[in-house]
Amino acid sequence: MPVALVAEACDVFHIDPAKVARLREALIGPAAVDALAETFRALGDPTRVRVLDALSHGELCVCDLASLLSLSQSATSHQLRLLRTLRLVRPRRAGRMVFYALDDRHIVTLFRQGLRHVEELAARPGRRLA
Amino acid sequence: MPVALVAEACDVFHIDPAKVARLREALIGPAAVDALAETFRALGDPTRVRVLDALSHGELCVCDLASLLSLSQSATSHQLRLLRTLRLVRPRRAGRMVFYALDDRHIVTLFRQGLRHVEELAARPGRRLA
DNA sequence: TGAACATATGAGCACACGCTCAGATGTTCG
DNA sequence: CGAACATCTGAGCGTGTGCTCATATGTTCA
Repeated sequence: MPVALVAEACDVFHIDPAKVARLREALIGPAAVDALAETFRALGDPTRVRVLDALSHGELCVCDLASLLSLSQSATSHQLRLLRTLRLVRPRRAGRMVFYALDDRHIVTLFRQGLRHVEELAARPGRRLA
Repeated sequence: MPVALVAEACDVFHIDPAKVARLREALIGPAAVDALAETFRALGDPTRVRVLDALSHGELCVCDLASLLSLSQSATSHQLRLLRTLRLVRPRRAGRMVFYALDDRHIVTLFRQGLRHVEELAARPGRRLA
């Protein structure tokens, strides 16, 4: 987590204080900012992207998910815990196994939108896909 | 960056090898996974969320942005460089100043979708917003 | 040209993160 | 109950990240 306590920042509002003041009103509140960043950070890891992508096709037990992604069972479980805490996935017990499914319809939409973005980036000149 | 070289993962496909094999075909490719994670990681930091939120209202010079967000000029510049590298923002020189603007219409959409998600989470029982 | 200003950049530090390893928890079945 | 199995969890390690501080680059203007 950033410190972000720096009081003086720049010397003072030099350029356009009016615009800055006006904007300050329009900005997203701190709680929403943190929640938003928390959610995006959850999507900001290749392993979790793959987990969520896999689950977007339907629920999976931990072990199938682990073997599908060539991940250790432990690593898979750790990631699932994180996603579970953020309410992105939801567990369902069935005997000794636990099946995980996406817990939010928005996630798939977010994914698709993100894909559209990276595809467009790849199509633009000056930068490669990976 | 994760290591992710673990070959054996789980003992072997125990539960549903057929489903796993079928799914393996349907998954997003490695390049797209990385690009997607890279993009989401950029959005996964409160400071960058605030930067992008501010810029979503129109272009801003570095110093106004810094004072608006109570960030040091250096920290602001560092974050802008990261966002610039990912093609999320675009600089425009005007004399000694540099104005930054969003470089991708998808970002705002992504933001709104993300907000919808966290708002719904906040509305659901069992978890607070921040 | 040189001072003043706006921004960019490199080094370094404290902390966050994703993995592995070892072991705990919970469930089924003899 | 106890062995076997599926999953969960805590500790620890290497690496990534966001900040500050100092300094470099680039632009304007006297």
